[in-house]
Amino acid sequence: MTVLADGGQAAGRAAPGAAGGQGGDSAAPPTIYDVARAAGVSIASVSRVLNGRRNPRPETRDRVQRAVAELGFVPDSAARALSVRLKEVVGIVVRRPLSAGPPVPAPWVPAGAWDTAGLLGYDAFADETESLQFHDMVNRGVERAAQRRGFDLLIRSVDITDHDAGRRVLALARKSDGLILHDRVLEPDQLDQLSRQIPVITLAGEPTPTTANVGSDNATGMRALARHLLYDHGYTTLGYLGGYGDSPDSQARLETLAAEARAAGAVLFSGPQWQGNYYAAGAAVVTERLLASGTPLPRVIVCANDQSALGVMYVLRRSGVDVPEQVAVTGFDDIPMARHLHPQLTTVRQPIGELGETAFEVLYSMISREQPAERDITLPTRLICRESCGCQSGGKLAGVTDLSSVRHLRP
Amino acid sequence: MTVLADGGQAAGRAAPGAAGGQGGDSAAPPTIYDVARAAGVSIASVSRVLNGRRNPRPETRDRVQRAVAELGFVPDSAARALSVRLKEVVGIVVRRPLSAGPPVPAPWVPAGAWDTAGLLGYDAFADETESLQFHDMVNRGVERAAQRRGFDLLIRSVDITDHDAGRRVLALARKSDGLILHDRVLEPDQLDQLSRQIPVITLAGEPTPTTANVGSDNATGMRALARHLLYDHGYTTLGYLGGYGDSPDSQARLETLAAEARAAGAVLFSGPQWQGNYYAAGAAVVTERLLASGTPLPRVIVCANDQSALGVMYVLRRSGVDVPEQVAVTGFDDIPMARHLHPQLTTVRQPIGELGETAFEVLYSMISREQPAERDITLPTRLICRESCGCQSGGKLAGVTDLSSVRHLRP
DNA sequence: GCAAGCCTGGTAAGCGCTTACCGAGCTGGG
DNA sequence: CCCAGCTCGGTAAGCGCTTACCAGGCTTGC
Repeated sequence: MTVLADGGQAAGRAAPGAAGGQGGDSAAPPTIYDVARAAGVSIASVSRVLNGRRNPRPETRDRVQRAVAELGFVPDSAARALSVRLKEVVGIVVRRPLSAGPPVPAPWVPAGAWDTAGLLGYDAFADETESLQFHDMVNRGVERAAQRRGFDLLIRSVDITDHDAGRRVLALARKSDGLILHDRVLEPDQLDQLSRQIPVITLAGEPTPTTANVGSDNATGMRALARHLLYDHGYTTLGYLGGYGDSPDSQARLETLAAEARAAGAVLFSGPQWQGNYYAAGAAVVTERLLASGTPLPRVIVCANDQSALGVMYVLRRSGVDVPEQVAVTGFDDIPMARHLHPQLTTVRQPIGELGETAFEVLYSMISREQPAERDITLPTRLICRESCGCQSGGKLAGVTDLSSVRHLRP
Repeated sequence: MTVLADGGQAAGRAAPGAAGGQGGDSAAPPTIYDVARAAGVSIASVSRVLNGRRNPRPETRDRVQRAVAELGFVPDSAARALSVRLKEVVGIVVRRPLSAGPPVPAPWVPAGAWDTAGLLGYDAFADETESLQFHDMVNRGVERAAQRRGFDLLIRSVDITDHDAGRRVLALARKSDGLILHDRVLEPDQLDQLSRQIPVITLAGEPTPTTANVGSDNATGMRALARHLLYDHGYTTLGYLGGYGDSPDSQARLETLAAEARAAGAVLFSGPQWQGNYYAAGAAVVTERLLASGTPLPRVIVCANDQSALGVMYVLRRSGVDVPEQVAVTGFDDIPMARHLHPQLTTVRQPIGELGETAFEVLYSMISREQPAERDITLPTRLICRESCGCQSGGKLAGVTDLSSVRHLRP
């Protein structure tokens, strides 16, 4: 191996090109022409060997393979993509706050606004939007599955406030064979338009005639959690600290919780005052405001996800409120950090990585137009009882506990 | 807006192609020919308007822009890349354990081996390699910077044990305009070969004649930490729990620590017994073995990074060892989680996101052959004293504390 | 009022690859 | 022994875009 096509027989075709920049002798990567010349065959033969078409004669094959190894040739993806109409790339769009404003003490946001801008920059959680994310774990799952098919992940973030994400997403789409959209990055009409041009998987919400959705069973998980809190613990006042207001997952979780609370005759607080943004910092700010407002806290705060729970617990602890003795807190997702909190977080586990793997597999089947893919996949969730709900360390109360839900398919 | 080229004048050129698959009427995305036809101009004019070349007449421009908006046209990246020789994609390679084996109780690894296989799958940290990573934060920095230039990130992981990563990395290279390599993914000769064909930035180690390196000031940060432990706290026995054996960062940190320990006349343990893998799970296993072996623990365990510190603290706590009273523990990186541990982690802060942004900027300058880029950039680090070293909560001892290092450039 | 330019827009080549098509050389059956 | 039929490799078209080059219509200066 080694050796680039700069030495001997590399004449003929285009010279090294516009090379010669600073810092070493950068040579243009070898092309299929270089290989063909080195092997003494035509480019068609090289291509055939590389793609295993119509097996060429063993001798030809050998010559080509030797030349390929010699030159370290790998086909240029752009050229190949243009020709076969397949880029072997899937785009992933994550929605996150990009503009981390200056640390905000406790800005007052007009009630009722969806505005989550004030929820950034809580000092103790600076940089948090940068790390330990649910998104990252899902993406890792996608990557694992993609790897098996030779695909790579093209990742792009759009700001949560970016309501014209359409343009940015479309640009990504043109660099990919298919798209996976986290949460809710597009308005329905944009989604519809996009999905007519390229396969699209959403990770929250409902499938549309042209998209598929992969999600987890919010209802079953939340129901188990709610019943545990309502009946096993007997809590009668609860608050739901939400994610983005327009997040389908957050909405679904709230709905189930509300139904259960109603059925049990318990009081549930939610709404603008309880509007978080899926981040610890956002939840921390919300909790501070709640505390400052003087309203009595509910007995348990059910958070839309684990990170929010982290923020809530942080502020409560700092304010001298004992968790779970005075106020219990629960999460959703079961990210790795959940079990390292004090008290350990009671939460609902989603198969995070599997969510990503499944999303890729469905997308792949759409891209390759294989079997008609299932368009609505729901992965099971289950309650993970730890300490923050008020249970004994590590133990589980009898009754509702390990409610695994079923894999639910809808054609 | 809206409307695809399926309605009226979309005849002429290639029909929707092989479309018509299951699930909705997928139409091929519009091409520049569709736009040209709709606007009644040639494709050259469309291209010129799109790329702002030789301003066309305002009226022509308008017609084209209207057609573009109408059709929702965005050029196909593969075709564009092939033509302009720029993909607007940077590849990022992360090295991580991909094959998470079954939970291992305490496998015995032959002393002296670099083998880190046994360091996965510590139950309490299952999935940890999937989340909260330093890598992710760096990547986010890269993404931020890339976004400004219209670039996207193509991400691929290679297994730490993959010693023939060359092939996989090269494939990624062909999909990108430049590469950013985390840690040490390639052998020097592979790196050399690769970097001759495409711009490469490493995030650990030394620059080579054909690559640039962006790193942070391990020496200054570790020196401050070491002196704090040695002189402010007066510890005389220390252990260094390393990252991957071949990791330049881990080695550099060890070197500085060793030099300081020697100068202070303290004892430093390190070596195979202390070989971790940058993950909490790995560090946990190492710590358990250490405990099991009966060797007395040093007064302080200095970890190669924060995640390792997390693993060490977890095991110590479970074994009834008080941190920091009996054994102090420190990290490196200052990931967001560090301040949420109990006790809060004393560590050395690296400007993680900035590392990524800088890496991209340097890479970009190489890609666009601008100004000769600096080839060796070292970002400052500083000691963050919290509790796990033995300091009072939140306080800082007098003396060595906030040693900011300088931005150090080497031509 | 006419020619020298300038500006504009079209035509076509080419980026590096895949593959349909074709022709040459072999094999083997009649 | 001859030709049908097959195998193998080369030639060339084309993927969707950018851009060099060119031609035609205007402007403009004398």
